[in-house]
Amino acid sequence: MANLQKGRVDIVAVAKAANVSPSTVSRTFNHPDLVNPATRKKINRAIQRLGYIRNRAAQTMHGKRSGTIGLVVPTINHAIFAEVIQAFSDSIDKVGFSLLLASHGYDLDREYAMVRKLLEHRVDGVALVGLEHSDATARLIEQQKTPALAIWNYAQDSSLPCVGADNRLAGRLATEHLLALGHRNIGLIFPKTDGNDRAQHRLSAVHEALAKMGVSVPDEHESETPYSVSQAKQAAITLLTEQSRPTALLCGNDVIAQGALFAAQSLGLKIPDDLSIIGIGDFKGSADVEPGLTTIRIPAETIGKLAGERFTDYITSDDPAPFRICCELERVVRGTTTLASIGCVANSGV
Amino acid sequence: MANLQKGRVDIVAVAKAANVSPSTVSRTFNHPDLVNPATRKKINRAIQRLGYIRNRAAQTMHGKRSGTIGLVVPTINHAIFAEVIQAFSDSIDKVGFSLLLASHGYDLDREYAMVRKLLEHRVDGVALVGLEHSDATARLIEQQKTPALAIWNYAQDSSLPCVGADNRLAGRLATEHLLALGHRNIGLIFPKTDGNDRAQHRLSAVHEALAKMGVSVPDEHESETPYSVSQAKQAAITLLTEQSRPTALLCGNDVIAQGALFAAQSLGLKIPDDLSIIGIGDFKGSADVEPGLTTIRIPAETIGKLAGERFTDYITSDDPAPFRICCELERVVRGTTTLASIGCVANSGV
DNA sequence: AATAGTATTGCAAATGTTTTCATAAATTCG
DNA sequence: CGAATTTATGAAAACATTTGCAATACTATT
Repeated sequence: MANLQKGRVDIVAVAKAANVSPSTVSRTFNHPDLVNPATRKKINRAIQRLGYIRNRAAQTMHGKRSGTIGLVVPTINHAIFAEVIQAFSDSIDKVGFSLLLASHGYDLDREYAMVRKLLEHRVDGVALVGLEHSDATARLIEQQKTPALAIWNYAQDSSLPCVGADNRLAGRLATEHLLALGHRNIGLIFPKTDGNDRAQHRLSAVHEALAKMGVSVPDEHESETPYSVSQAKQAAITLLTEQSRPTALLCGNDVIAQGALFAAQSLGLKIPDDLSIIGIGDFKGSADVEPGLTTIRIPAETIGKLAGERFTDYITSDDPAPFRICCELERVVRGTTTLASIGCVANSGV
Repeated sequence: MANLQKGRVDIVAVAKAANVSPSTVSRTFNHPDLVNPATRKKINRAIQRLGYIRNRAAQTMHGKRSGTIGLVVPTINHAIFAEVIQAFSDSIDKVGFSLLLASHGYDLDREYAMVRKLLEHRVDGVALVGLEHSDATARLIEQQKTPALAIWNYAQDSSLPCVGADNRLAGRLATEHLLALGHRNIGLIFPKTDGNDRAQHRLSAVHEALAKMGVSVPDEHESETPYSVSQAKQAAITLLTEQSRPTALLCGNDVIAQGALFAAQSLGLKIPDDLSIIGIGDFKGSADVEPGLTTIRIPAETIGKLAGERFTDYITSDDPAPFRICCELERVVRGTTTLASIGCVANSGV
């Protein structure tokens, strides 16, 4: 039955089998309305019979779109980006695009290499995480005139179109929540900020908000940790066993906050009575730990979905209009934060 | 300085700028040893100056490899696959391949569609998760003679080359651990098994191991839940508030086990004294929850890395030899399991 | 110095599509 | 019924590369 071709079966093989010209076969795919329904049927039968699969590479070469979109993320491995990647992938898939995915491990030079690689594949567009990129990357994108998009971050004056959230605001909201609860002795655990404008913006906003209230953070209450639950846990243990323990911990993201939570639990601290913890992100799982993690929610799924929709629109549009979309943050209060109690304050300094 | 071309800059533009023929430029990329070092230098300068970027689509069309590998996973979103994807991506990147990623949400028909889509892009190979796929998918791969690989699962008689672990063994090991600790009243929480041979194999092995010891699981101690911490938590709460509570919970994967852990904690149960919990997978984070999750470790990173290496070898080899690699499982005993105590047994049935 | 290699380069064909233009057939209209 | 459209198809050029073959220039050998 199945007519197994040893040699490649291409559009002309189909044409021959259906007794038409290659042009007609091509048209059946690209402008079906221009070909007689009867002929179309004949052709479709031939396609079926031969097991023909269109060759996007050949299309691409002809100047048509490649049907691929490149996405370059710092890391795939961790909760944060997995969710955006999924949403972005689903979103572009709906309109027929495929996802070329690359990661650079927070190294902007590798990011450049990855973008270049994607450009070799003639992606129809390339999406990057964040707004901070090397000059070389910016130049590359500019020069090739490839549509580009920044996701995850929002800035009203971004050079690229963007879909994301305001990380400064996130930092401020988290700080204000702790401040409003009466905390004045606050510890900070953040990831490294170079090449990571998300963390950078959050942290600087935290400092500003703190300063505005006249609160300062002693050095030993400020800790830097890589992006992993276990390493954050270690860092938190160190910080929490300092001379004077803070009454609250503000963490650069939810992964770190989870690490801090586990650290506190392993030290026998009661959360939130002995220590309040707030994260940023609201990743999958943050709602489910015990107690539930208070956090500033960044709507990863919405960002990914919206980014996919708007970007494919942009790419396929005749006269594309640049856009900037700011996704709403939301303060999600769960069980890890509470009022800075007298007892708690008394507890510090021991 | 930068010679911004408005029109596309292609290999002939470079050739012109370097005063050589296009063939020579092409050779500079593909067989550098065949071209005079001096000429090569001239050409490289021209490439730099014009900002030329190779067009893989055109290469592909010529019959060369496309330099892309397709990976189709059930979901990107969750901890399990994120880790393999990362390792696989890094691994193939090292030898110059790019990753086309697609997900199907545990729907084998969508899997077929995704594979087809990747084939249109003329991927040099396609990697699938698991060994169970629709006939259509198998036929497609067979017919197109595209190298294919199954990752995550291992079976000595798999039809595709595979790199993965033995899920039956994983199920058995988990069961035996609980049994060895004296547990006889065991609850099971697993994901749905259709279109998911990992879960299927694990669950059937669990039942076999249990039966061998004459242990049976009453219906109300067997629960099915989607793949999410929060839903697993719900399911676990339901199961744990049954008439007779089991002394141990065996979970189909670590995400479910985490949900179960949080459920138990929210019910005020002491882990592991009141209830032992074991998972399968050892995902990122499993080591860090409090107490640490006992689990059967599936080495996701090793699988991804190895799969990438072997598959690219296979693809680039002149006479590829099929292979099957079984990655070792490891029992990781942490804090969520302990001996079935008298007290614990007495506690049940209440 | 003549011959036989060897190293370097160019020419042209080939790859699988899409699309413009032209042609032929069928339909509509007055 | 003939002219004017409309519909359906085919021929051929174009897209950006790679590579087999041929040509040329250079080097080594006797």
